[in-house]
Amino acid sequence: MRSDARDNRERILEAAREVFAAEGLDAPLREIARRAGVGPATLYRRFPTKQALVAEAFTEQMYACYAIVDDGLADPDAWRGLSAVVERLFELHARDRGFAKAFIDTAARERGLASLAELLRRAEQTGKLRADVTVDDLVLVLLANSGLRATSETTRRAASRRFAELTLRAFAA
Amino acid sequence: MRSDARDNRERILEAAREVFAAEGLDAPLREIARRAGVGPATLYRRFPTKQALVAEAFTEQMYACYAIVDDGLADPDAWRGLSAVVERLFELHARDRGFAKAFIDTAARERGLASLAELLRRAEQTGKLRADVTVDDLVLVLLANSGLRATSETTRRAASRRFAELTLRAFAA
DNA sequence: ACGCTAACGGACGCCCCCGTCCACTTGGCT
DNA sequence: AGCCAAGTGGACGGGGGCGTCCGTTAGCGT
Repeated sequence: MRSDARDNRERILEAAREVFAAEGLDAPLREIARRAGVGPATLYRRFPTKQALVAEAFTEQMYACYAIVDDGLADPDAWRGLSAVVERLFELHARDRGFAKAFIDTAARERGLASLAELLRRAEQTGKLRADVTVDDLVLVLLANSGLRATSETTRRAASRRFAELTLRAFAA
Repeated sequence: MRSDARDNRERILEAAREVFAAEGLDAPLREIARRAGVGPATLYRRFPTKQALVAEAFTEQMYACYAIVDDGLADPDAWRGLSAVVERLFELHARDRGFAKAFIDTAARERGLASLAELLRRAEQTGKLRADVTVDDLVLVLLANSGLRATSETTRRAASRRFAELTLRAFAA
């Protein structure tokens, strides 16, 4: 790949992250191209489908999510670890509308949720997590959280924080 | 108003309810017109703005909601009443995507939530509802519930039912 | 320095939705 | 039965997003 092509590719991904975060995944691809300073054709050549662009744009955020879950697993107090995971995932999703949807979609598709299941299992063993809470419940509340639309990002983040609180109450034994 | 005009108006509202329920409020107005067997102009003449159509189409459902809340208030056990309200509102919103959004929008705008506040107050007095649960929390979970998109309506309703369960746990003292 | 080819992006045609206009139809009153 | 205004809907122009084509530009290897 030529150097200018590589530059453009990087600029497109950066623009995509910005636009997807602000407007969600439904944002027009041309706005991303415009913001990246490239023509539509360049974007379409580099990323034939919207899903390809989304996947590339959010790999970093995905790793951030994995890191959050790993942090939770590393906590000797599994319930506290789970609480932190919920709070941080909610926060991340509230900040980035597009990523929230992308995460839910991939989370539902692939079962890279093994780590989450493990965390739940450990938290249950501490007796602080209800025994009937499943990974599906976690996906459910994440989905619900991503549905919290609001006028301003500030409002949305506040709502998300409160929702995380309520969620943990519902999960607690 | 002429009789045929009245007929058309009714058919438009019926079609709107169907389409809004199935596809949400973002459905194209022309599909409603087509399903009602009228031209676009007729729809636009009768309902100049989409909001006017939405408001008319959902008055019945709105009254159903009021009835649900009134039923809850009528229950001598305020906590049981509140539980029923949550479950039934969630169910109603899961069944009708469009109405869920319309309800949230109007619920946030007008404060016809006085009855809900009263129900919460009574439930708190029974000691079964946490003292810090507010009407805003109810709106929050309703909003979250309306964000539960899913492929099939069946799946969505199941998710909604489970979500109502989790919500009541979070609310319980 | 030069040419070759990868890469670019403006422009095109397509589709869908919107809101409105106007020539035609039809209900209802006399 | 006949008139006429209320009512209708097909058709139009505008706007926006999509995906692609192709003439032009510019990186890079020689």
